[in-house]
Order: sequence, then C-alpha cells, then structure tokens
Amino acid sequence: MENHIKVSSGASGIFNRLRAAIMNGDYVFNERLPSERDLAEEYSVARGTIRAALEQLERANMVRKKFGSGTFICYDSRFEHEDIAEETSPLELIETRLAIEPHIVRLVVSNANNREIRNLEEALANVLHAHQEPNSFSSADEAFHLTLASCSQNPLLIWMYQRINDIRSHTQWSHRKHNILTQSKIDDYNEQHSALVRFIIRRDMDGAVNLMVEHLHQAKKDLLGNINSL
Amino acid sequence: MENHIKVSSGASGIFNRLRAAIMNGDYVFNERLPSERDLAEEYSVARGTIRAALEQLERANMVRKKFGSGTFICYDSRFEHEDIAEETSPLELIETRLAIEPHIVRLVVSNANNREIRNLEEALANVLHAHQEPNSFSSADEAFHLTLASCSQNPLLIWMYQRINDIRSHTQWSHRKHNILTQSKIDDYNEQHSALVRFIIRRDMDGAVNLMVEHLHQAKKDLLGNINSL
DNA sequence: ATAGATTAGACCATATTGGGACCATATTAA
DNA sequence: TTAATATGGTCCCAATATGGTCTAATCTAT
Repeated sequence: MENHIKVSSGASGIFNRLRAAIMNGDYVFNERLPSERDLAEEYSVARGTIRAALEQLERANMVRKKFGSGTFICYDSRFEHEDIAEETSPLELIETRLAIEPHIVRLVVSNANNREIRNLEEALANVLHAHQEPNSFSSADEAFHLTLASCSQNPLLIWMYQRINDIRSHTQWSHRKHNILTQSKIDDYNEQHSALVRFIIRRDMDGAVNLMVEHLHQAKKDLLGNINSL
Repeated sequence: MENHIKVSSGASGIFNRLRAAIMNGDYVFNERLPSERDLAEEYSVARGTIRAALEQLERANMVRKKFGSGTFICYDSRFEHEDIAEETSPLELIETRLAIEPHIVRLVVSNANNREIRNLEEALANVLHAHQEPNSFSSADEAFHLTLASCSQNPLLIWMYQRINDIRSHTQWSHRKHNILTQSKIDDYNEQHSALVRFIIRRDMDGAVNLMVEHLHQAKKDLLGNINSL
C-alpha cells in the first residue's frame, strides 16, 4: 500500500528477515535468539507467526529449539565460503584427496570397462611422457587423476574431483611445485602411476587401493617436508 | 499478434515480468508471493489477469499455489546453473558419501576437541529427538552429518559435504523418503548415530570408521531394496 | 459484428493470524 | 534443596487473509 519497500508478509516474511539477520551476523553461532514472545513484540506479529517462522528456520537447519531453554543459532557463518580455493591449504587438499581417491580406485577396479581402461592408459602415457618439466607433469598428473575419477562413472565424484583440480591448479602454492617436484620425485610418482594402472587392469582391489593411499601419503610427506624446510 | 514490439502485455506480459523477478532472485525459494489482490494492484491489472499469469508460472513449475494460504516460489536459483544435482542418482550420492565420510570420521577421531565433541553431542541429541517424523529426522540427520564434517576442521571437506547436503535436500527423490524411513529404520540409524559418537569420544578409530562404513552400507542396501520393490 | 481477453465485483472454502490461556521443562535465585 | 521465573509446546476461538469460482460488463483485435 503506502509502503513501497518490498517486505513479504506473514510467517514467510518473518522467516526471510530472521534468516537475513542470521546470515548478516546479527546473531552468531550458538547464540540464543530473543524469546518467541519478545520476537512477536519486536516484529508486531502474533507469537504463532513467530513460531511458524522459527519452524521454517529449524527446517533449514539454521536454528534449533530447546524446550524450556530457548532457540539457538546453529548456522555457522564461518562455513560460508566465498572462494573455497582461497581458503584451502595444500595440506587440507591432500587430506581431502586422501578421503575420496582411494574410494574412487575401489569403484574403478570394480566397474571400469575396456574403453575406460584405454582412457586411463592414455592418460598414464601422457603423464609418463611429461616427466621432464614440473609444470607439464603437474598438468598431466591432474588430468590422470581426473581420468581415474571419470572411470568411476559417478557424476558427483567426477564433479567433486573437478573442484579438487580447480583448487590444485590455483596459483596459491604453484610456486612451491618447483621445490617439491624434483626429477626423482616425478619419477617416483610416475612409478606409482604405472603400478596403479597395472593393479587396476589386474583387478587387484587391495593392491590398487593401498597404492593410492601410499601415493597420497607420500605426496603429503613431501609437502610437509617442503613446508618445514622453508 | 497485438503488438510486434512490446510482447509484454496482458497475462503473458505479467507472466514474463514475474518470471524475470523470480529468476532475478527478487523472490527466493519457498517465499510467498504477494496475494493475487495485491499483485493486481501492483501491476494495475485485474485479479483474473494475475491469476492467468500465475497459472502459467505454475505450469512452468516456478510457483505452487496453496488454497487459503498463498502462492509460493518453488524455483531454486541455487540449482539454476548446477545440473550436478539433477544428474546425481540417490545411489551415486550414497557412493560419494561412502567415499568421504569414513575419512571424515578418521579426521574427527584424530583432531576433535572438547568443544566440537559438545557440538556433535548436541547434533546427536537433535537427531535422536527427531525420530518421530521422517522429514524432521531427515533434516536432523543432514545436520548431524554436517556437524561431523565440520569437526574435521577441513574447510574443503566441509564445503564438499555442504554440496552433498544440497543434493540430499533436493526434491528430486524426497518422495521416496517415506518409503524408506520407516520407524524401525529410523531407530536403527539412530542407534548407529549414538554408537558412532561413543566411538569418537573413546577415540576408537577403527570402531568409528567401521561403524560409519556399516551405516552407509545399510543406507545403500535400504535404498536398493526400495528401488527394487517399486 | 464476433470471439476472445480483460475488468470488476461477489461469494465460498480453507489457511493463517491474533490473542490469550495453560502445561512441561530448564534455568536461576533464594 | 526449593521456589520463582523464563521459555518453548499445545490448545482454543474469533478475525482476517488468501486462493477458487462464478457472473456480467467492457474492451480489443480480427
């Protein structure tokens, strides 16, 4: 009517305003909201309307209610990432790869067909061929592991590994690559790449999984050694 | 037809303007639109014209009407450019969780401090308390597993689990929940949740990891059984 | 002139809201 | 420990808001 500012009415409007306040940081993690009666007075609506809005917030996992105690924020603005690549350290990246790549290997050993095996062999040939120069090796290594993920035939896992590669290729620590990727390290990694493909072709589940774990553990150790040596 | 330059007149014009507003984010997911009478006044048009436009929006699956309540947005801009949620099957989602959650448990057993243990216990209390109703259990279950991920203190893993929860809460297969989440299943899952937290508090790495694997394998089995029974 | 679209208004069925009361639980003060 | 207070959970009823439906008049393009 007279007010031209767009404010949704009813419980849905209260929900939006409270959600905005929470995401804006007006209320922080684990803080208690004003009581339902106080909120009703503050927003000039009935308590039932406030309760309906709080139930929406609860369904959105932004608050939780405690009988007899109050309503508490369980939305952590610290997890609101603007750019995940900026906030991820090399160690955390390796740790995440350690979570998903061994399982990818399991799926590949179980499910890969001949066509995918050929793709994997081609990616292996590329990464073996790129052993001369850290940058080209790093690029071929990313492609090899992504090909491995593709062989899982799981679009969500593939998508997640694409995000991992996005972060891997981020410039944040690319300058460290030259400290880590010495010629002997590249040769070590490539021996593991070759062995991994052999295990997969033989459908040796335990061998392949253990090798991937070892591969990533070595990358982690190399990274830590490099950090400590700085 | 009527005018070759201005295609936005009449009901289809209102439809276009409302659709643009929704896709522009002026109205967000689950928000209630102004009432038909208010929209009629806002656009200086009769209520019947607004109703015709809203019927087009409903056919386009952008809004849904609720008798006596209002017209609500059911267009989620979060998935506007994210086809990953659309092309991920429930089975592939479980498979991905099977990849990352056991490792999350490893990190939590290794690194969780007392404050995080308390958060986990609260999330456990919530999911135990929400055992009555499939929807609230499902929501509390998502929050519990996300809390677990947050205890890993790895922003990338947390971010990835948030993406998993985005897909879990996607409406694609939410109607199956009621077929799967029987009372006894919920109780089974919650016993595993309780046992998992106990293992974590005791810092029993193998127990916790094996339980998580078992937990997800059961969810996978339940899902497969449900699909086969359809 | 005709057919379709739009307008304007009235009424119905349902859902939400307002406002209050009381209960069950948790926290705090004595 | 006990009593008082604060808080969320539940129920009630009347008032209001909302979408659903219908009718008749008016406008518009062909």
